[in-house]
Amino acid sequence: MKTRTTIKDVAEAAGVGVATVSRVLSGGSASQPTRERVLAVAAELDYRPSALGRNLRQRRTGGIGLLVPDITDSFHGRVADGVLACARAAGEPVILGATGDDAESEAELIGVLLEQGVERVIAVPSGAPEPWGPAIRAGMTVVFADRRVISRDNALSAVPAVLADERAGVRNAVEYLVGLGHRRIAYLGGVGQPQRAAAFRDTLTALGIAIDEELIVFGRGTRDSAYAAASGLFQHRPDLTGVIAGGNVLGEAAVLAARELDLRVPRDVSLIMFDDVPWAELCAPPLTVIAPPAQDIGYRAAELVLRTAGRRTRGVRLPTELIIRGSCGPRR
Amino acid sequence: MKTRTTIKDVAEAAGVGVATVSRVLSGGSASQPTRERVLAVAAELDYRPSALGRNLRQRRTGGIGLLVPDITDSFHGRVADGVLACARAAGEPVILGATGDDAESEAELIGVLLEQGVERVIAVPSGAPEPWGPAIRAGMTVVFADRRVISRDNALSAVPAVLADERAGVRNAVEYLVGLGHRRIAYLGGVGQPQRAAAFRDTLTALGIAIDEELIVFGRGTRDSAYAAASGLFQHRPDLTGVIAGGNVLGEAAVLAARELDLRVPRDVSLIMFDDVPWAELCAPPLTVIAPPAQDIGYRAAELVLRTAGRRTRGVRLPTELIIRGSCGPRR
DNA sequence: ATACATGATGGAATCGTTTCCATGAAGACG
DNA sequence: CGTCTTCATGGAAACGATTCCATCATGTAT
Repeated sequence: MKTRTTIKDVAEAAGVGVATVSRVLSGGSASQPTRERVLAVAAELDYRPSALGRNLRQRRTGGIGLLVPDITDSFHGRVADGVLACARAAGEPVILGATGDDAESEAELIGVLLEQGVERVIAVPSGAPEPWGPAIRAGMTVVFADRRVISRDNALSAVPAVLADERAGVRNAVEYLVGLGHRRIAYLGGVGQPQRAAAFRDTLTALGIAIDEELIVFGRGTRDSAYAAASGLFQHRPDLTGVIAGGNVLGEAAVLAARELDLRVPRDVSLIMFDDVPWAELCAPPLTVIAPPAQDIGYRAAELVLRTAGRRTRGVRLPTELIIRGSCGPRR
Repeated sequence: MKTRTTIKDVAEAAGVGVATVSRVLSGGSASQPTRERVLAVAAELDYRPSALGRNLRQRRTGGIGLLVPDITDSFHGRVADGVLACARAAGEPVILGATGDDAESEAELIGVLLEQGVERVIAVPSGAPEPWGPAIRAGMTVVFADRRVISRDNALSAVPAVLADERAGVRNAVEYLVGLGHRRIAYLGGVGQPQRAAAFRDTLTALGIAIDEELIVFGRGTRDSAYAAASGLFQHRPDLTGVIAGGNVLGEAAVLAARELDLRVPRDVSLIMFDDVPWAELCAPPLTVIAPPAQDIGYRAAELVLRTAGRRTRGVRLPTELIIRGSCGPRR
């Protein structure tokens, strides 16, 4: 394996010093003839500056770290896609890690990023504040996506977040169901998204409907746990007529559990899912969903992390869309 | 932002030379008392060796590059997940790029990896050989996943690949349909997976069924193109009784197109999809699928790229599984 | 007691880039 | 014509690790 061409080779071939080559290539000042000659030689030798040398000198790696709970999940896949799109435009590499929504894995992955000298991170955080201490202390630029970390630590609260407007999304969905006549509406949520459950409660209260705590249940992220929660809900409270699932895994569980228990959608129960996924349209009936702008969230987060080099920035809240398909009907 | 602690700090604090610290930390020889003291001091100062310095000195970056066509696609998401699992165990960062199945983007992303000094790459290649020239020349260790690149270039053909046994998978599916009495079976394929179409043809021939070229159609990756192909197929040849879709996007298109045209599955048409995705079970009826071991493919590819440092290795072919659900019935 | 092998140790070179600083040339102005 | 400013330029330091090599101490064999 032959050694790659370095800046020194270019300098020699062009008959100038390495400093001049560096300046020409990074847009510093240089005379027109020199600039042309250096560029010609660089092209001729197919020279690519090594990020290794640059990184060491500048004590940082250009890249962007991206931490998501599960890259297999459609929502996180779309977020990642948005990040990639933006990073690509900026020519920055993206280092991906999957935390499994586990604080310990998250901390470990942050450690890896720190070691690599990555100083810009986008994360869909697991929720625990502890892993982020080292990142903040090391001066990383962090942007949260889709979720934020709740903590008394000021530094952590100052981390900007790009979020979906969950409150409005959930409110719209609840209002829609209530408008159809439903009163016994359940919320099937996941841990790590307390905002959505809170919005659910608030909206019911605002509409003058008493909150029935039995109708608010949570799954623990895995498919099995989601299914158990959904199935338990339907069996325990056959009187409910509407369900809002707080994420695509929970929505999937609700569809399966309903089918298993021979509940017809939307005749027996109306169903709304938070998150629009390709299969929502394939379901029978097609699922009415609260669609968060997943890819936009990723893209905006990347913009934010690239632009806000050091200075503080406020987060962003992006609107969701209620997409009405066929899984909701009037109260039976 | 305070400067991070370097090996020099540790050396001073421990009263030894930097060389000794390096040796202790990377398992070289050192006396017991020195080793203990250095480790104690390193832990005390919370020292993490910077990958930047190491990479430069060793002229390579530890990480693994991962190039997939579309991280949003469930299959590629699962492949990525497998790679992440293995890389994580090895403590290696993963640099992700989405090529969009476009040779030019692929080449550009390979360029970024080269610049970063990444010398191990796992890719679900777009199919074009050109982008891989520079990678091979630079001495990168490449492993292909799920697909391979067909080329007269020996170096490229020598790249190991971790593949699903598509031939056996498609064969089983065709045999299953034929066993149910079907004779006019269509194949709905994507570009970039000629193996599957070939296996389809071969199996029909082996079973003594004439190949009807009109029943073999291709979509171009996007959802729209897949839908157009599926819809055209159903409209043009209403006499077909079975369809094999060569990927999850194509399967989705087939389900939608069939529904749009009021074709009942499986009464009017039997449907098998290559790739098992969460929604396959949610469909009405649940989809019978050829399930490739997506995550295993990623994991094995990562193992391969990590272990085969330089020397040649043969690829791996992993079995698929025909999962029979409810989308196939006897010929009408 | 001398010569030699062994093993621990630290100094210094090295990787490829950016950037500071000194130098020198050339133009501007009195 | 002399001085001052401006600009292009190249040498060298710096970044943080690894690793070669010389040194030194210790133990062993003759």
